[in-house]
Amino acid sequence: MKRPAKKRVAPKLPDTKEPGTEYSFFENVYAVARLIPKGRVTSYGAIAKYLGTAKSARLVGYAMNGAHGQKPSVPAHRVINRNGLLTGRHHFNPPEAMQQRLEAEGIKVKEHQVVDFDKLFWDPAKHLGI
DNA sequence: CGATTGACGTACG
DNA sequence: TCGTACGCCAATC
Repeated sequence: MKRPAKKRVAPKLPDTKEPGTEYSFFENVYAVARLIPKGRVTSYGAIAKYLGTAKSARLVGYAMNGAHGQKPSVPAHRVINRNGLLTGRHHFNPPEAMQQRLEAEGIKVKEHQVVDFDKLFWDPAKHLGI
């Protein structure tokens, strides 16, 4: 009953040049990102691993590039690197928005780094019971 | 179809 | 312990 996004299926719809028509690995990433509870954070590698492509953590971040403007709010600010560093903050608009959102959820951020990242870390594979 | 990129991660020095 | 190099997979040009 869990695992809303497991299989790495990529229907790859035709055309797909318009926003909102992303039917691919990206959509899986968005789905998992939206599953991140408020006040929690996860890493690209964790999502990638959950999707089955543990070694493609870069793809997760790459997919997040399309997360901006998505109709369903994709909490990309909850997805950070393995070091707990807000590496993608520069991609936000403004870049400081990422830290602001995290703090708004009760997450402390110091020097672009999540405090107690180890405690706030939310593993989809573990939490969703992969 | 081939080459390049990428919000990472791990290995090696 | 810190810095640098390589690899991974999918998307984009």
